[in-house]
Amino acid sequence: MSGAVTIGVAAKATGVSAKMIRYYEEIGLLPPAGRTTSGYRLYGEEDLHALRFVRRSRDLGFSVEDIAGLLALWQDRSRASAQVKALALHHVADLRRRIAELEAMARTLASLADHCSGDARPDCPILDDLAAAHAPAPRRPVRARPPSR
Amino acid sequence: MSGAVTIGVAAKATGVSAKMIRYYEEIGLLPPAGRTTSGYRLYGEEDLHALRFVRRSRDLGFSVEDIAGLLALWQDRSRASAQVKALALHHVADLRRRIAELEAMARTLASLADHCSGDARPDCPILDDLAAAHAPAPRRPVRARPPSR
DNA sequence: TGTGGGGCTTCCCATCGTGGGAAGGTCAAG
DNA sequence: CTTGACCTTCCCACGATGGGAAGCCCCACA
Repeated sequence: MSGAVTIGVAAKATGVSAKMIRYYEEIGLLPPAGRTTSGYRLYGEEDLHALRFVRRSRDLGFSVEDIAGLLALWQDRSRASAQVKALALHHVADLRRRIAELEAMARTLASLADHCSGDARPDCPILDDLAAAHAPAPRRPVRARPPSR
Repeated sequence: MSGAVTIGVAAKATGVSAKMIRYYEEIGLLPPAGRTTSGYRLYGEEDLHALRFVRRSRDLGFSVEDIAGLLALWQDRSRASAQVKALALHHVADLRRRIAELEAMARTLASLADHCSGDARPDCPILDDLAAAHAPAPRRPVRARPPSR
């Protein structure tokens, strides 16, 4: 019964920033929120629930596009669970692929570091390796670091 | 003694796209290339070497910012290998942190999927979990997918 | 010598998810 | 009524990359 809340309260309650809530609405991931007469957005329990759903999905690494699909499935009470499972497993495979890539990098770099004396002398197999002529091949770029915070 | 080459040739020789070569120059990662009288950029052996260095570093997941540091160390013949090693190990730790995050996501999602019948029935623990009220906590955002290609 | 096609230049735009901040309206407590 | 916290929209930025347009330049071939 507690009426609807404004965007700041919704943000605190769901862990989705006000900025992102507006963004999700703008791109159509969420339906336009209700408004007060003066234009403030209002969120009811159901809206908060959807926001938490989105947030949790992001935490599990789903893209916004994926989440649109998940939300649709969530709201379709007659969909087969197979659909959801397929989406989830596809995402797991995606995660595992990225993990394997990062692991390959980490292994290579760790073994290079292992062969580096790490003292005051200038010789360093790490730089030597970087400087060596490696076969240029079409690159699938790898995000160096996910933008922090 | 084969003279310097144009950007397209350099791109093919190093695996760094012409677009990116210009970008690296623009942001100051690489010094401005020489030019023909008509304005074409020219790259000599040393430049190609540096480009390969950058490329290899990107392949190992270093950010452009990191690479600036690596390049500086590479060109400083008197630096201590300890400096390089520290940078490398820091990056390895970074990679391992990201791997752990992705693994946590993959594990959670895989176990949810494991409990989902994946048939024509609508009940699905995956959606149930997503929809459950999870404690909202400040999020360190996680890139859903590294941009492909 | 002329022409065509491919390479080069710069400049702008898009991506994806997020935050920062300005300029201005609104609301409630003092 | 004032103050300060909130809300609104709008624009800009990030990082690394690709796409594409408009306009030169250069070489090979007829």
